[in-house]
Amino acid sequence: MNSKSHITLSDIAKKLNVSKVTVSKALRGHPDISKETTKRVKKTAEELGYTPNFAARNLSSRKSNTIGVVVPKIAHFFFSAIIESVYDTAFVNNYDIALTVSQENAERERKHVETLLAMGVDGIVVSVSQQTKDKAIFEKVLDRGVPLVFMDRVMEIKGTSHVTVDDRGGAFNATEQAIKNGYRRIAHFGGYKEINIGKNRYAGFADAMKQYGVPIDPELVIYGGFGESYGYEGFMKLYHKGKLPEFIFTVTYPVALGVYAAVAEVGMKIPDDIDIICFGNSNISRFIKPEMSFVNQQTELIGKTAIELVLEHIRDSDEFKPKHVQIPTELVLRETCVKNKRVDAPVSF
Amino acid sequence: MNSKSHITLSDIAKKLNVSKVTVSKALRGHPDISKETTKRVKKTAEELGYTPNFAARNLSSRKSNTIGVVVPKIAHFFFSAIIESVYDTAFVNNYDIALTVSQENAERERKHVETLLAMGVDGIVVSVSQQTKDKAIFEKVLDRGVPLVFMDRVMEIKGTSHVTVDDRGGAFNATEQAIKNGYRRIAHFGGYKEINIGKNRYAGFADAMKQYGVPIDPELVIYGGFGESYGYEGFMKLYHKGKLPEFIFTVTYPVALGVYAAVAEVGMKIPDDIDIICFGNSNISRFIKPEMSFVNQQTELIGKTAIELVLEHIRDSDEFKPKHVQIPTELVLRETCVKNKRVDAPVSF
DNA sequence: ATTCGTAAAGTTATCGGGAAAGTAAATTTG
DNA sequence: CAAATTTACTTTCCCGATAACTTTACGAAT
Repeated sequence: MNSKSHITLSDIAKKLNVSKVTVSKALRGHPDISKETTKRVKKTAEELGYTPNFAARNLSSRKSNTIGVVVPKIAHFFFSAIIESVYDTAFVNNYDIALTVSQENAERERKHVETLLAMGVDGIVVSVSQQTKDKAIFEKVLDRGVPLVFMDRVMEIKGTSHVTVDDRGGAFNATEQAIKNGYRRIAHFGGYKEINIGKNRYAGFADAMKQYGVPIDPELVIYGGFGESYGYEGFMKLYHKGKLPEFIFTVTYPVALGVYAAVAEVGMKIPDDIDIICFGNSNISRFIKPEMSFVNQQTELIGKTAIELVLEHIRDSDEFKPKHVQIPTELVLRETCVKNKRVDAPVSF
Repeated sequence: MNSKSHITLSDIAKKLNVSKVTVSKALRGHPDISKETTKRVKKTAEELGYTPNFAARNLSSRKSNTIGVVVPKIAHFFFSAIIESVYDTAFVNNYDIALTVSQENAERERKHVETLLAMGVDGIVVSVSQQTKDKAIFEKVLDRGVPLVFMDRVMEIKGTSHVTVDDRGGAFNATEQAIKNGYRRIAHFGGYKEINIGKNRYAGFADAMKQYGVPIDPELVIYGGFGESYGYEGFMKLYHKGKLPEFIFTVTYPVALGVYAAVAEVGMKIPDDIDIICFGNSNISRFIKPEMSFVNQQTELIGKTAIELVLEHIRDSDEFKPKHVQIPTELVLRETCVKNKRVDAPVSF
C-alpha cells in the first residue's frame, strides 16, 4: 500500500459534511443519492485525488473482479499471443487479470494457484505445466467454489471447463496431406505423451496413417519435448542412424525450427531432401525460408474463449454447466508440403 | 472471492482454544509464540485447508507484496522476454506481479496505473506506450509515495528510476561497423522520433556518421513505427523512388524483417544487393536466412534490473535515491554485415 | 519479600468500503 | 388530513488480518 496518507471515503465525507456511506453511494451512482449531492461528491473526489482501495472493497464484497491465470511460459509465441487476447478480453469485460507463470514447474504452478486463491480471484484459467500430475490443487479450487477453466493444456477433472485446440483433427489433416502428397516414410516428433497435446496430436497422426493404410515405423516416432532442441536432436538421431524419413510432422513450431537447423547443418535441403509440416505457428513464420506449412491454431480465439467461459461461469454460478470447447484448426500450406504442386509445375533451376 | 465458506484465522483459533492473534502470529513464525503452539497451529491450518485472505492482509498491513507492471505489448519477443525475467526476479524475491498491458494506448495505460494504485501495489514498473505524452498520472504515483521505475521506454520525471538500453552506444556501433565495411549510402529506419528509443538510436546513428564524416541523406532517414509493416513500406518507398541505399540500419528487429520481406519481393538479395543490421533480437533469429547481424539488448537483464530497482526503493524508502541504469549492448555479427570478410575470403558460387 | 525481565499469550482498535437497516422530512394518496 | 410512500441520508456492523498494547505467569535479581 502507499506510504503517504490516502484519501478515503471518510475524508471526502468530512469535507462535505455527509456520511461516508453517502459518498460511497454517490461515487457508485446509487439512486439513493440526489443528483446534486452526487455531483458535489464526484467533484470533491476528483479534487482530492481519491483512489478507491481495492483491498477494502474486495474484503467487504468477497469479490475481486479479477481472473487468475496460470501459464507455463510467456516468451513463446503461442502463449504470448494467447495472453494478449486474454488481457484484451478481460479488459473489454471490465475485469482485471492476475497473471502467473509456472515456468513448466508443477510446484511453482501449485504455489501460484494457492496465491490466486488467497487473492480471492473470481475465477481461474490454467494451462498446466508439462510436469503436472497432481490434481489436488485444482480440486481445492473447485472446493472453494471458484470457477476453473483449462486452456490448451488440460487436466481431466469433473466440474472444470476446457478450451482446447482440435489437436487430433489438425494432426490428422497434416498427416493426410503428407500421405496424399505421396509420402510413406513419415515421422512424427511428438513432444511428451503425457501432455494432452502430445497425446492427441499423435492420435491424429495415427488416425491418418491407419485410415490410409500406411504403417507407422516406431523408430520414426520420437518424443522428447516441445522446444527447438528436441527437433534438432530428434533429427540428428535419425540422421546418424541412417533412418531418415521422407517427411516429418512435428508437434510444435519450435520443434520444426530445430529440424530446420539440423537439416541445414548436415547440408540437406527442405523440402527437396526432406519435407516437413508442424502444428502451430509463429509471428515470424513469414521470414523462415522455405516458409513452412503448418496447422494453425487460432490463438486469439483460445484466450478469448477461455475468459468468456470463466466469466459465464462466474455470472451464472449455480446454473452453469462446464463446457468443453474445441477450437478448430486450419491447414495452411506454404513452401513446404508442395510436392505435388512442384511435380505439376516444376520450378526451374 | 470464493462463494463457499472460507476457513479463517478465527476458525483455527476456535478449534485450538487460542486467540486469533496467536494464530496469526504463529503462522507468520512470530517469536511471541512458543514452538509448541506454533506447530499445533500450523498443523491445524494445514488440516483445515486454511488459505490466507490477501485482501484482509493488505488492508490491515498497508502492503500488498505486489509490484505493478505496465507494458505496451506482450506478443513481441522483446517484451515477452523482459516480462519473463520480471516474473522470475519477482518470484525469487517473494513478490507478486500485477501485469497490465496498454496496447500502446495512453488512455489504457493511465487506467491501468490507476488500477495498480487502487490495488495498493508497493511499486510500479512502466514501459510507456508510444502515444504517451501526459506525465500527470505518473506524478500521481509519486505523490502517493509509490516507487516508480521506467523500463526501456521512459518519461523524464524527477524522482523516478530508469532502466534503459544503451541505445545511443549500440546504434553508434552498428553504424560505425557499416561505415568501416565501406558503406556510404546508409539508411536509417527509425520508428518514432518521439519515443526515446527512436530518438537515441537515431542519435547514435548520427554520431557515427558525423564522426566518420559520412553525410546523412535525409531521404534515407525514415520514420513510421516499430513493426514489420514499416520496414516493408519504408523499403518499398525507397525502391520505387529509385533511391535505394547500400545499407540499412533499422530501429528494431521487426522493422528489419519487414525489409527482408520487401527485398525478397522485389527479387533482391541480402546482403549482396543490400546489407542490413538491426537493433534488437528475436528468439527466432537463428532461423532467418541470411542470419541477421544485430545489436543485442540484454532483455533478461532489463527486467531483472527494473524489479531489483523497485525492490531496493521499496525497502529503503526514504534513503533511496533514484538511479538511472544503462544496460550495455553487444554487437553480434552473423551473416549480414560481412562485406569485408567476404572480400577477404569470397564465397564461391 | 519486592521488583524486574521476559516468554507467551490475550485485547483492542483499526484498515477502507459497503450491505442492511434505520430515520427524518417531503410528497403522494385515498 | 392522516396514513402510506418516497427521498435522501445516517447508523451500525462486518469482512479477515494485523499493529500496537496489555496481561499473566514465573523465575531471577536485589
